[in-house]
Amino acid sequence: MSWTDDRVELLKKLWSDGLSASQIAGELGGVTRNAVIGKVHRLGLSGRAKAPQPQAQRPKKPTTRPATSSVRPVGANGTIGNLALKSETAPATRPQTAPQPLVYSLSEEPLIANANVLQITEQTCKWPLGDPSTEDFHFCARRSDVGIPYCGYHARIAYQPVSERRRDRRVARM
DNA sequence: CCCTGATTCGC
DNA sequence: GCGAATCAGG
Repeated sequence: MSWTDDRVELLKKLWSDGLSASQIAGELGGVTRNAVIGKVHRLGLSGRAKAPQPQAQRPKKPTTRPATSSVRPVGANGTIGNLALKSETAPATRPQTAPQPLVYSLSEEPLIANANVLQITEQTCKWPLGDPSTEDFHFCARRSDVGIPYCGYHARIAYQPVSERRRDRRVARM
């Protein structure tokens, strides 16, 4: 495939639009990203305005994870959104040992069956359950202490050290 | 490893 | 001029 005027024009447009060389190559077809970059340089438009899209995020491979609730709403450093939890089991530094037993109360039954987002309160476990894309989605809603987002059971999962969370995946890869 | 653009150099 | 191979960086 050769660099016809049309293709060069398209290249110029896409490049100035901030598309990556590989994206442009895919758009044009018949050329590699190397060819695109080479052409860009020969055309002398190597420097370009800031890309609107910092980086094209390639579609994530649907990683096969442990089937049970891969939702892990708590960050590895023990944060949820902007909230930093004041739990000793979620220190700022990554815990090297298993978390100490949590003192949260734990009731067997949810305070609210199939609690939706409008029904959760300071005292209900906010661990998400079910498929978020369906009406099956709800929250655990067992009792949790004020200021603690989860019941004892889910807090234990949420604060599980990253090293333990990843062990399975790592082993599987080897 | 995945990606990015930059550079080189044989064609 | 072209672009694969390679490089350095994220």
